[in-house]
Amino acid sequence: MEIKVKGKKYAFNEQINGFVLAKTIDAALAKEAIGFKIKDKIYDMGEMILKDCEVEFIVPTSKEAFSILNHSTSHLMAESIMSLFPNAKLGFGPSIEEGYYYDVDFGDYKLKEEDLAKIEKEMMKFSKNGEKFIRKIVSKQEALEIFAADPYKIELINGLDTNEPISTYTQGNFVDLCFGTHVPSTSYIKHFKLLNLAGAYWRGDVKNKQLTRIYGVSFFTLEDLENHLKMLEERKLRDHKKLGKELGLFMLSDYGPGFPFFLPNGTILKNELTSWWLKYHIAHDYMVIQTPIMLSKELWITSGHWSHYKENMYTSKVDKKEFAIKPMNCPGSILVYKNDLHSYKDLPLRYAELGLVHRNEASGALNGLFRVRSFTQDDAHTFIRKDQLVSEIRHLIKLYDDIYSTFGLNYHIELSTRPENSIGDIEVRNESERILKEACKKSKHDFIINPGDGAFYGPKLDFKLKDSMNRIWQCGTIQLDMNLPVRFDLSYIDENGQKVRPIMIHRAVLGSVERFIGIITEHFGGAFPTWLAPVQISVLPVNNQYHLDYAKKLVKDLLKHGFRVKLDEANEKLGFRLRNSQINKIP
RNA sequence: GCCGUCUUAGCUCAAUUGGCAGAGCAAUUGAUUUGUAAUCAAUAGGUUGUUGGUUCGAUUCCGAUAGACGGCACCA
Repeated sequence: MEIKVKGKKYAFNEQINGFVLAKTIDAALAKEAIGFKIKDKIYDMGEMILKDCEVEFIVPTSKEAFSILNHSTSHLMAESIMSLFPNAKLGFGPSIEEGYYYDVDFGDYKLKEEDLAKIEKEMMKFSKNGEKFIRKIVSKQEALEIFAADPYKIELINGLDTNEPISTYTQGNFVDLCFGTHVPSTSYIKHFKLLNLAGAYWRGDVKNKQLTRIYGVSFFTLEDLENHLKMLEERKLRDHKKLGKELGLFMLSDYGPGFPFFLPNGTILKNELTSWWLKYHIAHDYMVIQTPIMLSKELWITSGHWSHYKENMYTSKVDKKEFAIKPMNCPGSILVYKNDLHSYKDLPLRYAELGLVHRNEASGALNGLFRVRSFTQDDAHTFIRKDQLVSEIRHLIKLYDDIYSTFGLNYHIELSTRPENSIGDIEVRNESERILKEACKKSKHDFIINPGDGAFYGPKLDFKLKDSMNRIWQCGTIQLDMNLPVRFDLSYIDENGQKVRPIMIHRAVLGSVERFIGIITEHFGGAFPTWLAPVQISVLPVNNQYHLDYAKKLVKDLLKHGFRVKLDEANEKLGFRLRNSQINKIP
């Protein structure tokens, strides 16, 4: 048998496993390697190599190493939990982007924050024991017997395809149902930390029991772990909720949970942002409109919101008739479109609106400015002819690039394609999906496809930005709509004098102005670019007795030139006032 | 909405086993007139989120409730 590693060939008379191969090459490699790869498939070091192939070893610096280590750490944690809480039942325990978690049912026991330290200690113990991770393929019947005590594992086993081999991993006295792969032994797991507790529904379904999820993270070196923990601390310092308070941007009150108040500084920021947005859109052939906050129930019945979105709408009575506060701006825009007769020559018609919408979000979903119950969408609704689809999408992608690059934001795009229950012209839909896909490919940004995840009324592109905690938030969106034009019987007159249905595009770039402010607050760490900074210049007279008059004149001049200036005439030393300006992040 | 944690002065935080609620910053007043990242001092500031209970006595223990935070679910 001939095995190729890093371009070199090694010959063997019999089948060998990863350990033997690594040892043949280099003793240090055998100690360091945690797995190997053949044609993108990852194996444990103990796996046999069956035939001629090319092997790549996975070492701590390999990109796959982190998730293998963290997955193994979740097993180590599960072992420790079962040792401390023998009655616990285990759910899922995967590795994730920033570590791993394990979902556990502790029965009647309520796991406390302090218990995490106990579990960590137990993990250390098992780590020192250096228990080998042993993979074993079992039959379904065997698996059901091994995990008889754990209803969650039983449910998983019963759900597995009978043709697929069922693999288990054993370390010490602990055995878990798992596809793998794992590090060779628990002694590889030394530098880890249990981070937090959370509740999570079994299999992500509200109808199921909620298990206790424990998040943790694991590294190959103490230094990496410490750096990661330090980074987590630094992220918290950039949290827009903290900066928003410190810089006087916004506040939240118990009198209106989820309804943010913009403070003087935040209002300047918001106004600067939106007036820039308006200028940009006017320059790009958008007509700016404003539609009412509240409209009658009939409109929402026609739009379909009443049946699909009622739970999230705030309602009230006007003249004994039921009204709803708008959760979206589209019906308003549509009424504007319908207010006139349109010629095919007039299209595309682009209506832009900074629309204040209200949605009754679940209380547990609220989060600073990221998830609120009242927010401003930087919305636009464009009505086009079929033949204008390509150029309109191109126009939009360019616009998104322009706007995001102004802030230097990183993002990725997600394309959601046609679901089963889609409506409208399939050809138009396929064509538009193709156009969207092409546009995504051309853009310099990462994009992924969510097959079948589009709305029933049309495909959509979502623009996702990351916050300082690495959480992903949807900001921009482009949605093609083949539904509302039908529901509202929209039309334009074509060159033959016939009524033709236009295609409608919903789009928002910032998404929610509030969320976007949250994102850029964290992105800039509160130190906004000068054009957005609430206070741009602070004037500090060295000595009030001699310099105050001149400072006042300077402030007046700067104000005249349109700068946002503050005079700091506090009776304090220069150093104190400089420090104040720095803390307030005045450019 | 669900699981968990938290809520003390405007802000950031203390307060042994239940025994007079405390500090720094900010504020106010006074002194200092300052040349590059916190000048000194004094004063004021509180029904400990709200509410019910246990107790001679509750910031502390128990219950209810509101809100925030970390997740989950949700985000047609």
